[in-house]
Amino acid sequence: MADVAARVGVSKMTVSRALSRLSQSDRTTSEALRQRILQTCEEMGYVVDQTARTFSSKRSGFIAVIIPSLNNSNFSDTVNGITTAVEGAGVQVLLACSDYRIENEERLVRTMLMRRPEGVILTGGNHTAATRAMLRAAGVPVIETWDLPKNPIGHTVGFSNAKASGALVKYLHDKGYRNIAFIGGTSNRDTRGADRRRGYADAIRALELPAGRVISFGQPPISMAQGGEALTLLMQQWPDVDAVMAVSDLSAFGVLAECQRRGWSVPERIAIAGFGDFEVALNCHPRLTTVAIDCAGIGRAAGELLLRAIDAARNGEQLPAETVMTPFHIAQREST
Amino acid sequence: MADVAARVGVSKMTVSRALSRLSQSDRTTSEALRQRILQTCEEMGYVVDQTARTFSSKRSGFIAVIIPSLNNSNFSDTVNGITTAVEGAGVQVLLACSDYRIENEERLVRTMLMRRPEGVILTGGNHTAATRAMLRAAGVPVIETWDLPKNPIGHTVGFSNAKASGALVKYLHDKGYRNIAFIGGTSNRDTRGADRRRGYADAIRALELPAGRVISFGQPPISMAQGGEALTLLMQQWPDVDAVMAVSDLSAFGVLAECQRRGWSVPERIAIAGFGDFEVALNCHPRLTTVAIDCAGIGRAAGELLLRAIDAARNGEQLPAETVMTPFHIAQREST
DNA sequence: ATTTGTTGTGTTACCGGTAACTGGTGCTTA
DNA sequence: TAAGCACCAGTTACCGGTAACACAACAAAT
Repeated sequence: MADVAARVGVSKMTVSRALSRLSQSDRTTSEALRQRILQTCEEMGYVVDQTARTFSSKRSGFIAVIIPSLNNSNFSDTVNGITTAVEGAGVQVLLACSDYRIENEERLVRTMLMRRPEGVILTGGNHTAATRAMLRAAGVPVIETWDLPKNPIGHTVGFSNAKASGALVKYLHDKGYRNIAFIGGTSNRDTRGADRRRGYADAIRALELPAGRVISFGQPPISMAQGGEALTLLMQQWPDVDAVMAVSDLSAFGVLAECQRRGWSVPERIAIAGFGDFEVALNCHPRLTTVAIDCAGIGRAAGELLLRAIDAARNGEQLPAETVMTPFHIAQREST
Repeated sequence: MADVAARVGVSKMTVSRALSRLSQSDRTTSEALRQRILQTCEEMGYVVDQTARTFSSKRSGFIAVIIPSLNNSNFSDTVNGITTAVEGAGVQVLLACSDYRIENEERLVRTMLMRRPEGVILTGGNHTAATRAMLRAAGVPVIETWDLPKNPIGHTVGFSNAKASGALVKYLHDKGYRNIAFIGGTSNRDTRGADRRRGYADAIRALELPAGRVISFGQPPISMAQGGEALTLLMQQWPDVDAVMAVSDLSAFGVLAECQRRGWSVPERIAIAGFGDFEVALNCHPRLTTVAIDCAGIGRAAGELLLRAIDAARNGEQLPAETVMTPFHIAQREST
């Protein structure tokens, strides 16, 4: 930068101002001079060193985003939403993935915080005590997504997985199904899955339908194969089941494929519903009824909220904790 | 750090050494003192500032990884492989996604380089001239994956998409299919897709099979829905087709679903093969024959190679360009 | 006994930007 | 005419670590 300054015949500071003129109300250089500086930078192949800039200005220009799994279109849609929302503001997204383990999340948050992110977006409301402590100590704006945690760390952008699941039960009930089963993971590692199971159980009880028809299998991420296996277990235990809802479209698709192997027609022999509105649910045959989530909308809302929080933080203020509820709806298709 | 040093009664430098004792042959502190320093850091809630460390030491401790799409299990498997390979070495992965556009890739490389990554991993061998120039100017080790570019920037970890595609044609030919069609994207934005189409065409010519049965549709990423539409177009133009291979499992699955809608049995009425061995190919009914790629293996090989290159770079050396060929095989299933 | 080497620690000088302040210009306003 | 203000550019002092070197203490080699 000093070289550029010398070549243009101004001070380093002037070059710095010409290059960093973002949305600041700071004094800026004259436009003519600025163009001359930009051109000289181009000629000399100079690009600012973001590290030095971060070091000096205390603004890292990035936010940390932690999702449970890369290979899940719901979460990647959310990440795309976040990216869309923040890229105009010159903020970069630094993505990491916890594999559905809060201990991994803790490790990731620790390494992220060493790089001084301006904000953090987490998935869900289930975190280790250490994670919470670190985030609080760092004083960084935090948003939890995809859930409505009871004790939010900071802001929240999400929906009630339990309510969405309950809505699906009511839909199936309205359709005339009475023996409705639920397929999901065993663990409480995936708290969203657990919430969906809880919402299912509550709705079954409220509607006074036969209860207890729940098959639990392995650890998240729940796979297609597990869905198929779960159907087998389910029919052994409760042969009267006339509708299955799964914790996600992937396992619902596994159920569908198993039905096809058995030569069962869907929804006549058994109805199937999923959760998440994945691509496969819309393109298999018959198409799967599912709970459609506005994944990208969650991301955009989180991104925009975080930008406001960051802006407040830069001005030494703190945005009061906000909660953004995102919509969901039942996508009715041929499988029910 | 100065506070910690004062509390322990040593100099800042000693604390720095105690905390950064990586694999250096640098002088280290005595073990007893080191423990005392670590404990004091813990007590005081001190964590090193990675930005300052980067700024001073010229080692950012991260690598940039650019993939075309987040929402693609092949690429996320590769990312997981990279992460597995490098996390032991204290190197973080900074992930970004180009949406299959080399102009986006250029922008991403530019912002990444501002943060001084120690290495860069790209997908494919198709890049803008500016991207190549920047990477060369930065003097950072580069690995291109998922392809075998003609003019590699640095190292390469991948396989021949054309050969893999050709192997699939031969497999279908051995199975007795003669009118083999190919479904893929139009654009050359996805060079791997184009390579697969080329491999198909070459193999068809070599086997003297009826040529030209190619349906091209929209831009990548190719979707399931497009596969279904492509089948309709295909049957209009070439009703004699007895086998379809698709540029990816997702579009192959779209073809399968369309067959199910038409009540066509697979593979009797028409055989279907995909590419990539996605989860859906193994779990649909009938299961899809596909080209299985060692996605995670690509990632691990790239990560390990990059670590060696980074190590060399830190010692002022430069690793001669290497090419790692990764395996693939035809996963034979019921759809063919 | 002197030289040489090894080990652990301290000193100094940066790394490359930006915040905060200073100061000079030209224009407006009392 | 002088004060007040907006505008633009320069000066200075850091930000929080680490590289490079210096140096003291002690052990091993000559």
